[in-house]
Amino acid sequence: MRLVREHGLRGTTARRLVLEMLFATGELLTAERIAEGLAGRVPRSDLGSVYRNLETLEEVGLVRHVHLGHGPGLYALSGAAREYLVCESCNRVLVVEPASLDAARGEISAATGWEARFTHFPIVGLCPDCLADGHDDGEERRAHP
Amino acid sequence: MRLVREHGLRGTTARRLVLEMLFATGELLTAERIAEGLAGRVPRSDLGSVYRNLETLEEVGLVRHVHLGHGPGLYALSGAAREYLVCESCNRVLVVEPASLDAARGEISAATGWEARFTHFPIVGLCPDCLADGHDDGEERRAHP
DNA sequence: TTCGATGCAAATAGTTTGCATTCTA
DNA sequence: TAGAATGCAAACTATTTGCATCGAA
Repeated sequence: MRLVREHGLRGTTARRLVLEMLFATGELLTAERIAEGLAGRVPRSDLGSVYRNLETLEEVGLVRHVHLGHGPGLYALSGAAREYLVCESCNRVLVVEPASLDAARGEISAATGWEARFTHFPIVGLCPDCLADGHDDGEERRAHP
Repeated sequence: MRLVREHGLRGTTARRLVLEMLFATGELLTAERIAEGLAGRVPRSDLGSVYRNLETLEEVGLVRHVHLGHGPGLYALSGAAREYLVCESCNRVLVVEPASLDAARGEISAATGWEARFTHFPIVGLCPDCLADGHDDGEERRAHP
């Protein structure tokens, strides 16, 4: 809460509980799950307010979110940076330290001049299991005859 | 239309016009823009039917789509495979040949065992201009002190 | 003439917003 | 007690779906 106030924000119950849930769970929660967790503890849980709080907390740098494929955004405390890979076939998620993708980042930069970040949008592709099983999602490989 | 019929689909006016628009434009149209383009040419344009047609045409491999960040999906004829990069700061899009990212793909594979594909979801990061301008979107770099 | 395709409208998921009320600093 | 935050409902964007009708094979 100090942290929150230091950023000029008010330390409200709802706000505190959002942060507590993120802290307790450790990683990647949907706004909806957070709102559910708030039910009963605050006067009433409100998904709209949860979104507002997540946005505000993200603006001041306490929270971040990722989009893993379709579906709702996933929120976490913005502690250590992480990068993500999602399997197009089985939707498995791999969480890695940014440093482990630095070589790849270097190659992307060498090829295009762009600096890739897989913190907000992941690398999408096939995990080792689906690769081995030939678990193509039946849509992507066709273009590469 | 032969192509369409060869896949067991009926060659309807709406279907033909969807393909014609994609062909005429060459790249990346939203379903909505396609529906607009159909207005007046078919009895009436219907966004729902456009989505149904795009889905059907994608199933048989004539069409593909990409998600570039937020916003609507973007459709194209599934000609030559392409991969995409999107700038988080200015939303610029870079379209590249898959081969040019093979070295990066190799590094990702070496680091994680996953095979990355940037055909359906792009690489998200910063373009050279925004990198140079320090045009951070004010949200991503903070986590990496 | 049959079954796939269409148009229309309503439903859905995820997220945002307007507004009156409540609560923190 | 001023202004930020909340709860509620309604709006919004992107997409899907149900259903009666239409049209291609």
